Amino acid sequence: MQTLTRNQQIVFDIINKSSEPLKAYTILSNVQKKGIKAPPQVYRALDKLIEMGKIHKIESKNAFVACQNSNCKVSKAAAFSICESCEEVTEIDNSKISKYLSSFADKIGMKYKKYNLEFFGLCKKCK
Amino acid sequence: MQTLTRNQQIVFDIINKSSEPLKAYTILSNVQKKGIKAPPQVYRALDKLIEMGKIHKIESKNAFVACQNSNCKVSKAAAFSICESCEEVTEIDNSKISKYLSSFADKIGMKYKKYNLEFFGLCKKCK
DNA sequence: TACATAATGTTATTTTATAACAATAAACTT
DNA sequence: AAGTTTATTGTTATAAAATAACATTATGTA
Repeated sequence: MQTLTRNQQIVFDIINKSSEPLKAYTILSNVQKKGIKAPPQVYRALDKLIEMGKIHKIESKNAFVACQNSNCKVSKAAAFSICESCEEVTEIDNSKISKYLSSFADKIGMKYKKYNLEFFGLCKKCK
Repeated sequence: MQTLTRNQQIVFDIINKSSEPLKAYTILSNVQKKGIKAPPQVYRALDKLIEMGKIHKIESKNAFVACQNSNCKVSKAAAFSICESCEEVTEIDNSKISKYLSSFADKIGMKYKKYNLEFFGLCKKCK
């Protein structure tokens, strides 16, 4: 278990506390009181946290969430459901999807590394 | 089968001819000789083409590819394998994945609309 | 034709992300 | 502990991606 540097910890904490995906510049404005002043400081922390599997990027939203799934520490693979009405983003337990996709990778002759799945629709509440 | 407007056709043609995903500003610089001068013209065409299912956006690359899969006209769902070495992007036949994911949606109580899957690794040639 | 709707053209701006380089801090080596 | 290397941080400036806002032109249709 890797320990986080000062900036990484600050950025991780704010993402981890949030109930929704946060954008890089939202993070920036929330950590300026803690001494992080410029975008590169945030983006560098984000990059490292992604590498470690502590957070994921929701590509379709340019936003970041804490990993909800201990598997991701290893697999760096993530799947999200995104509600088009209330914008709720939930990380899906990816063990089955992972299994399915790695067998799929075998079949097409690809060496599997990771994947990102974003799944749009209406959540239980909104539908 | 919807017919394309002038700008939509110009933008679609250049994406369709390309062997790799194209970025919006690359498209722009390639269509300036055809009279498309500003980003909004390109982005508007891209938006419509995506709506129609004629192209897809590769979110992790901010780039656009023509749909290789006639299903997408309907489903607006797409899956791509992306080689981290040669950068080759291939659209995966998504009928099985689609089926799998819509049953998954049922299980978690979500109304399925579409998904985007990006699948990273090393392709046949590079591995 | 007259009206409504969709598509286009244009300028400016916002949002997202990185390049480049200087300064510190942490880890490693002898 | 002193010196060396490596990683992290701080800072300024800029690049890259996307959209807002509004004027204009084209297209469909009653």
